[in-house]
Amino acid sequence: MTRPQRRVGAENSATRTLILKTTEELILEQGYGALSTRRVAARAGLKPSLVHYYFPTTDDLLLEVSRRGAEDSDRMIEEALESDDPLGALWELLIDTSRTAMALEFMAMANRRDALREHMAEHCRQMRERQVEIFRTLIGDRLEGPDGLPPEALSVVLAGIGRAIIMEENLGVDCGHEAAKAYVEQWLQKLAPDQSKVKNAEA
Amino acid sequence: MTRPQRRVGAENSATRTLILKTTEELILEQGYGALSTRRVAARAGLKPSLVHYYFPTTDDLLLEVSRRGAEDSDRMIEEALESDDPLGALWELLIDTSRTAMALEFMAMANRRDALREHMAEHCRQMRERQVEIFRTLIGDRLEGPDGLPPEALSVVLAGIGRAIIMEENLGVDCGHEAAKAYVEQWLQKLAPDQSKVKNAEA
Amino acid sequence: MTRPQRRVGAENSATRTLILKTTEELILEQGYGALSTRRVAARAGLKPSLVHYYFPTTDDLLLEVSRRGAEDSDRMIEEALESDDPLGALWELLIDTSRTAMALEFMAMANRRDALREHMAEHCRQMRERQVEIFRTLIGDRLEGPDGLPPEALSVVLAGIGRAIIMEENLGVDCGHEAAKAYVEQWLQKLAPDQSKVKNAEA
Amino acid sequence: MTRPQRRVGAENSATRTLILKTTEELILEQGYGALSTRRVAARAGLKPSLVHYYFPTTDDLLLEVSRRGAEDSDRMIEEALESDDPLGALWELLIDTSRTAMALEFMAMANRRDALREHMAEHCRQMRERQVEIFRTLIGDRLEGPDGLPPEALSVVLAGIGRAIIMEENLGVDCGHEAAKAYVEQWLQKLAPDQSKVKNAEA
DNA sequence: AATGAATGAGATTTCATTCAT
DNA sequence: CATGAATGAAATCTCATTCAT
Repeated sequence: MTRPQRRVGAENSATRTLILKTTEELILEQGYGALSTRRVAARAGLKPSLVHYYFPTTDDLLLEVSRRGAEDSDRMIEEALESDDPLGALWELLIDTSRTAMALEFMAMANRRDALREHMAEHCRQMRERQVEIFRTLIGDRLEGPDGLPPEALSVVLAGIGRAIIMEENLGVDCGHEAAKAYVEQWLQKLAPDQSKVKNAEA
Repeated sequence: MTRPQRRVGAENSATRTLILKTTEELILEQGYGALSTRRVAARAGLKPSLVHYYFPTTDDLLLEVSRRGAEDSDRMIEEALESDDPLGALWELLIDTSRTAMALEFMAMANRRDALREHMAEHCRQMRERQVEIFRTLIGDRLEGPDGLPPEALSVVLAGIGRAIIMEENLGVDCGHEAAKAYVEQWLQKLAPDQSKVKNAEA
Repeated sequence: MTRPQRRVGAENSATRTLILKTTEELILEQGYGALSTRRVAARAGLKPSLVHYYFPTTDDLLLEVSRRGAEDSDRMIEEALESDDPLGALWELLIDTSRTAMALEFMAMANRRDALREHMAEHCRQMRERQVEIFRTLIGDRLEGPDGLPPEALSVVLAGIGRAIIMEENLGVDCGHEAAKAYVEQWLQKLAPDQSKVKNAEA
Repeated sequence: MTRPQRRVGAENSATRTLILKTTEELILEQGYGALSTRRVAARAGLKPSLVHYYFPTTDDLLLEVSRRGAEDSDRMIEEALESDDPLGALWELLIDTSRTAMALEFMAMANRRDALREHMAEHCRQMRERQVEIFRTLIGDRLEGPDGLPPEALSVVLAGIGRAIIMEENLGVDCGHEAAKAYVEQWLQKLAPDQSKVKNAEA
């Protein structure tokens, strides 16, 4: 909930928003290795100094992009819960190309950027907790049992499969992806049969 | 199988090997964002020009590191097959911290480096094919069936879970990891009961 | 006596005074190389533009700090004359760490700032003149003679010794400082025996 | 005695020497505030990157200039001892405009540069020690006594007066300088009458 | 009286790469 | 084999200053 202290410029400044948007695009299209304040400026049609006016350091910029991404992510999860097929909607989020690709880039960046790593770790923990709650509610005790998959492990498994697919897509590899997705989807339906029946009935 | 055309210096030169080793260390310890030929040189106690003598461009260097990594990986997979518990040994490879972390760094690099991406994609496809063979041999038709997990999907799933765990470890997050690992291991034992019985008998 | 033409803002504005005080602190603590209007603003908790509102250019700011320092210095000299031991009190001023350190920083700055140099030179000359008057009054003809030290030379000598001690203190060197101070003090007492007797009698 | 570890380029490279010489000139002519690697390059007719090739950081450059200055200074002191009037020759060194001005600039720089400060402090201490030896030899016990000026204090006093004169010259002030110099010179002759007689006889 | 926005200049440093020896 | 020299490009960041409000 803490707002960035080093923020310069109004929260809603068009320029500020443009810089954040451009940064996201650049990272998504060319990878984080292509990111530089100069390039952000060039692409946004701004002077490099203006980028530094709004975000004194590159860390400030990335942290803010990360924060916004985290907020978006949180919001989308809650929206998914409103749908007829919450589990399916959550899974959709996990294999959403652009968002997951962005998350992967940030993982790589976190290696060298302490502030970023800390923020991402914190958000990762919060998200896992929230997902555990969600899985408990939606799936209940069907997960538990001697051979069961505890909800936090389910969260790890789904995130992992989603990310693998996105990463390999980036490479241009797709072998096994459709089959893996199909398996997961079928599995999720078995885990929460009631909701899926509702959805099917409507369709 | 194509050998690098631009390679200079004897294949087995100690200096050449030192450069490759140092590059790996640097990437592993500080992430690919910290990689530069200058830093490699400094860390190895060499002059920057010498690095370029062996590897004219950074791409040449990275490609060679990637090649060696791929060869190591292939070899380790074949070694795993020799063990009492091939499936378990394969899984161990997939959650081996340093190797998987390295693979993730290379995934990020591949974004901007065409030659690297091509090589990695090719190796990724080959590895999947080989794993499919392996799974067919070890698990056979227990995977197939109406709700079954085809071997190429199993490959995707296992790789994904392994990578997710390593990535989160990098962030300092470990919630759900043990449970996910335990689940996978138990699952693998169920898929290939015979080999695991052999192993259990020995233990 | 000339007032600054470019001054903006009320002479006694609290903000204005804060800026001047902060500038002094910054120079004293970190040396003039660390001075910038941005840093002054940051340290004072003000916006950079506000500093420029009061002092359009950095020269304006420094000139005003210099002026105030000169006024302080003049006042302190006159106060010293009121004491029982005027010569001793003057000497105390010359080895006062913070004031002399500041003067040294301004000497360095004057190199590149014409307006500042002119102001400092003028004040330096005035101060010398005043000290000559003072020494004539306090010491009289005891200074003159074939081997004598004319009062303007005494002023140079005392200032020099004081500054040397302060400069070396800044470096962390103190060898010879106490002995030099002791010698000067003893010397001053010999030059003006009457006033020192008065002081001793009181003690 | 320790040689710089980070030195790049041959000790006697013409380019290296040119950079050092240009740096000295720039500092002397415009003060340390005017120093930047860019400006050094421009004035020397070199590309900025070449300056950084020889001196990776500005600190490296300044440290080397400081080291050379210290060596020069040491050498000149020993040369002064060879003259007919060693004390006079030492005093000449202390009021040598360009060398003392440079020393003053470095004092100001030392404020913000730890490595530089440490080096200068060390050299300052060594120089004081050496001067103490010299004064003991040349002046002997004429300095001691109840009201005496110990040799280390003499060193402080002479250095201080010399510096004050140089600093004020920089400002364009000269009042009292000739008188102060004359007084010091006369005083030194009294302290070491024998050597000065020799000199006078020769003249 | 104060401030947000903007900018051009410049500083320091890093980098991959080339080339002559 | 190896290296010293050199370079152009880029990155990050700081700065003083201006201007409109």
